[in-house]
Amino acid sequence: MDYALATAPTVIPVHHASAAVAALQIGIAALRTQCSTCNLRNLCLPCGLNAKDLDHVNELIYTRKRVKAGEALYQAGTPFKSLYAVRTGFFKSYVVSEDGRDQVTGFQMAGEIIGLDGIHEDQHTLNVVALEDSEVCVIPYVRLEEVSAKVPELRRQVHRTMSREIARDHGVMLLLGSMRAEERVAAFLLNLSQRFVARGYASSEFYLRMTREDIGSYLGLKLETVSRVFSKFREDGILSVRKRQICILNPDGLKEALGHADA
Amino acid sequence: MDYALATAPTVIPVHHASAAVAALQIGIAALRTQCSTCNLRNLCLPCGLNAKDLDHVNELIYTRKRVKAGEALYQAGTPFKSLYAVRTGFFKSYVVSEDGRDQVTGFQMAGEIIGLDGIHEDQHTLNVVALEDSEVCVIPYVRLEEVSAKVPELRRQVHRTMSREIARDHGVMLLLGSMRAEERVAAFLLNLSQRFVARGYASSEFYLRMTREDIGSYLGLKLETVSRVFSKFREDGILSVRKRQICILNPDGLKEALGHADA
DNA sequence: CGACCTTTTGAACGTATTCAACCGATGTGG
DNA sequence: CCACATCGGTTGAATACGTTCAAAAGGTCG
Repeated sequence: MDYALATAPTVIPVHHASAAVAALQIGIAALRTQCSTCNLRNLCLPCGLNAKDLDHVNELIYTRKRVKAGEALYQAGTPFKSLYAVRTGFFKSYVVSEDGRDQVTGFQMAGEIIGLDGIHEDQHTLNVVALEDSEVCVIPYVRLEEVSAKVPELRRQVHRTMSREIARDHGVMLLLGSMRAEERVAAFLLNLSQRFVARGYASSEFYLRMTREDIGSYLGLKLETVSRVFSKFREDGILSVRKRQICILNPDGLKEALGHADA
Repeated sequence: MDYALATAPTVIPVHHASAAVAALQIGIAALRTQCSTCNLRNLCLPCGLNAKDLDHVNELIYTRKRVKAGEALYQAGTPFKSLYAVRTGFFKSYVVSEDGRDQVTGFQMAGEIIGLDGIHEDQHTLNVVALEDSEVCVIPYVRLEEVSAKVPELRRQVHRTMSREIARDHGVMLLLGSMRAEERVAAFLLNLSQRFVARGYASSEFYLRMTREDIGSYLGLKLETVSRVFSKFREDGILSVRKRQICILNPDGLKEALGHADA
């Protein structure tokens, strides 16, 4: 894996509630970028907040950042300053072990929060790379601290976000620790499908942004094994696979493949 | 696995800073249970807080709870009310998949925080069982919310705790996703050793509280494989293994076994 | 068009699993 | 108190699953 040319991603100024002049300069388009009017608000950090609290969350977002496909959003070892909320695009995160092995720890899509790995040591422990041209909202951590000091519900929400990440990680451990190759791939596809549905896309047809190698790393398998499982599912009539274009022809079959080892 | 007879663990009242009368009733022993005088304070939630903030943390702890070996601290699906800080003893946490498979997600020892899995859905997603007679400090979550509202450093500390848990989980993913059996066992033992050292115990000699099956589940291996690796390390002069009594005879050898697959 | 990357597929191989037997310690009931 | 069941652990032999190595096809991009 050799992403991460790590040129500095583009920074875009964003409308701020208290910065009326800037708003006039940027115009209507910028207003759309506020959390209160963002169509991702029910998936993202502000999920579940009332209108008043939402205004406070607006104050969090100063800037957005474009990250081109293959570019790093951040790298392990760099100082932790901000969390990021994915607006558009697709990312992968991975750790690199001391002896140089990679492990993909997750794939992030619209509405998901990136950067929580950096809080505990004031520097990032993950590498995060865009798999397609992407855009994130930058949430400066000191700002988040300030605002959450006066907004209890935002505090809850941050906790929930971190707790959800922990629970997700436990799910991955279950997958890596106790599932066979076909089950892992089935779980992976069903998870992706669910997340696309939550974002208003079709449940059964989607485009994989990552390589077979990325999938394999995430699932603890070699890329050849991933490819073979895809082929097997195709032969079984469960999937249609054309390169990275996936169509789930038989969702129940896929769930069955996940269910029990000897299906 | 068939722990969790789940009788309600014993609840012990604890001295509270503002409850002087209770303090007199309980006496000196109870004073020791305050965070400010607890010998675990530098490993536990209050780690890094100054004296003033520490007083606030004292207010968090109303009660302690004894959990006997084999008993559950909590189970998946039960309502989330509190976090727990391990005072003494040893726990394992595990998820159970829909189709009934177990996956041990971690082992918790003195000073470590348990219960973060419950925040995001107001109910626990993990099962936590004591592997020996244990005692935890109960941290009511609503209390933590209140106190952290006025203590910024405590807020930071909670974030750090959760972030550290996330990073730990990534380490486990790396282990499960890319290491061979011997490496996994080596990593497991070195991790245990480190954590014992941090608590003032010997680095090279310790007693395993968990079965080979628990270790196997955690490491994504079968118990026979764990046993075989122990035997291999014994033959190589790296370990002395007598039942659950482990002695690391050659720490460098163990690190080497972790280092590269083809050692 | 050619170079490179991703993906697929086959065949041989190796690691961890499965199945089974056995040991020792612990605990129970006659 | 001893016989017997149970549980945790070790070890062996056969098996199965995923990996490794290799070749080739299809796509993309300069």
